[in-house]
Amino acid sequence: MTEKTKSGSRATIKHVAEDAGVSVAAVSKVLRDAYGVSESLRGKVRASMEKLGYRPLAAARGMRGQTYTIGIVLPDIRNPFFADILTGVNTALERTQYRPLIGISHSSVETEMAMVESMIDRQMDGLLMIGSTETRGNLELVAGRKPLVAVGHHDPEATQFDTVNNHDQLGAMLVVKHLTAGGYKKISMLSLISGTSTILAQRELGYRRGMMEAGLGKNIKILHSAQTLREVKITANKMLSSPTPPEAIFCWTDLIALEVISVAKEMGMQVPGDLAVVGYDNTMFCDFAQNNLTSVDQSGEQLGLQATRLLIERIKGRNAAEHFVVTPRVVVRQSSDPRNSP
Amino acid sequence: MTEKTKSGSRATIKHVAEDAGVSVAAVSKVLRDAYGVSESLRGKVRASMEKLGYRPLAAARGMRGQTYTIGIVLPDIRNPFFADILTGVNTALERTQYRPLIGISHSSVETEMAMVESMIDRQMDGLLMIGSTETRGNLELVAGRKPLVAVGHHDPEATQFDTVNNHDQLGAMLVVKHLTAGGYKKISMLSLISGTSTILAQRELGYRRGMMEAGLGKNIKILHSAQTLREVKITANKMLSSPTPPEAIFCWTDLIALEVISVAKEMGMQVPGDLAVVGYDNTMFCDFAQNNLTSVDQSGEQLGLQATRLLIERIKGRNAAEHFVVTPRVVVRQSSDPRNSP
DNA sequence: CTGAAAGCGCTTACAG
DNA sequence: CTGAAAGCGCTTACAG
Repeated sequence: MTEKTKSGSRATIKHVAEDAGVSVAAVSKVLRDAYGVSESLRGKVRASMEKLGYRPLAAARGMRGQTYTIGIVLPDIRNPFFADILTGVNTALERTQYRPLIGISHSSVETEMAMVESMIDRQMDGLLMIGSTETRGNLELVAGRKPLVAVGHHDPEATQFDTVNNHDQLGAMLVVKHLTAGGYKKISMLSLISGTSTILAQRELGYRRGMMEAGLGKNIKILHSAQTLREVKITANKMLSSPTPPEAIFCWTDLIALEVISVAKEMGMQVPGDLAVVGYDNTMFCDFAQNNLTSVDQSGEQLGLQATRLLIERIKGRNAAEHFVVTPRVVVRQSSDPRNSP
Repeated sequence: MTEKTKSGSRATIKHVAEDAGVSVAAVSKVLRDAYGVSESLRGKVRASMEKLGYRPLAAARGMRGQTYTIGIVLPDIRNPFFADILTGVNTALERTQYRPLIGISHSSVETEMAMVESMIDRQMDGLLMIGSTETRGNLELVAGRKPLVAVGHHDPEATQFDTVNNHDQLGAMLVVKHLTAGGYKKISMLSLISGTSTILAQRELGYRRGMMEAGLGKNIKILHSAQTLREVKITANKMLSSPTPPEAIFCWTDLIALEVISVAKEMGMQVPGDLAVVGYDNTMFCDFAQNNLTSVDQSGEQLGLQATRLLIERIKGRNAAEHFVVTPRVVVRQSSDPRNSP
């Protein structure tokens, strides 16, 4: 608004340098809080920056150094669980120069790796991949180019990137334990079609182990459905109208559990009277009285917070891999009320 | 992987030029599909790009030209309606070089304008602001610096930016018409605390007009609540436990309507037996049997698609403002079933 | 149609 | 502690 009119619009580091009567190198140092600048110089520069309304151009910074941008790859914006993770990310980013930018990978435009490429093209300083279904090989390829933290992806042996998870196997076991304690025996699991999700693999394993340990090995039954509303409906319908329907269904995520409740109601069934339903993630919808959904809390906010901290550490140079795991707990609500068990 | 090993990692335009035996200027032209390059040169360059696995660095392109990135400012990731809009955005972006990057503005890190600044720093070619509550003055400030399209923000007189909306006033009137046709008379509205949302202003106006036209002016009652689950609960509770409770509540968005249903159920009320509830946006949750929520469909996908088209036109040079409006329609479900009306 | 050169706004060694 | 100069990977007039 003032002397930056020279170039027409935006104040640059050069304008600041002129205004403060110092070199551009000096301004750059103040900008990065680099060492080796006197207090008086720093003061002059800061004053000029303020006066000119100067803001560094991330793209230009990125040409030599950092852009102070972290890319978050989300598989699906509809699953409310991701909002919890993002809350944690934002908390971790407060008071830092870093800003998060989100890309949705399961959209029609981009696959997960295409989204990653696109983010690397845009000079992200680091990447947070959420619920990735990529192979270790692909993730290592990514990690070789940018600091990477995977949230919701199990690979405790990975050396090139960090992982942040809840203990999914345990979570699933706790669900089975909760249900059997309530008298349920015919417990099925509704999972997702995916050959590569380590999250699902762990939850399925936990379910199997839980059933075995309860002496219900013969009742193990896992159905797989695609992500879409339509597919889930069809699968749930198939389960519930089979000659030997389950007494309880454990769903891999809350959103699916809500759909199962819906299908059950449409079929005239009572939840939990005729069918118990349990979800995973303990998202805000579980609390609504019309759902009242028992679920597994994995502290999405904690996961997001830790992952972001780890990512910034990596950006700043850490190389040794870290693998963070939180302990999940079952939050019991009416949808699996034992008083109504068969 | 091949000869780009020179610089250590990423192939640049220079490597491509060397490999193809042409100038960097020529490569740049091929990249931008600019005119004035022979077919043979184009062929050679494309072959080299492929061979070297070349990808242009968006940040570097942005220093002189475009970054082919559009920034989407979302106020809230929890509202499922935004997913519908994003679906439309993705459809519009297919087969283009542009990629969408999303920022959440109502997070703790950024306000809406701060998010916009941050996106401008990161050289977005254009901005899509969704459900903005900024003043026209602020939006014009933004539009003066980057092409801007506002979705879910009414300002039909704006000349500096485009708007894309459904006819919110009409939508609200249709809701009142639907409810009164079902015999409901004591119809309240649950809105959001916001002095600046034009969307809310229009919906509230439509509600008022609808009530007046139905001769129910004396029953007009609008309550305002903050966005949080907690606040909505408190407000809904207040409404329902008043000495003269409403027979029907029209909520400004589905998410709030779901919370109202929850509160009603917790109070032992039947929906729609004791209370009719209507939402807005017709998101996927309306269809679930446990909600069965009547809502207003404003074709989020269409809005996203149109907005993105308009934005790309603006990026390519259009200056005259366009204001796109779709007609909403009420999708009737059980939550406002007239058979149960009082 | 093709290319050499300047420049976008920063950071990074390197001198002083 | 401070600054001059080179350079990051592109695009943009401008010559040829």
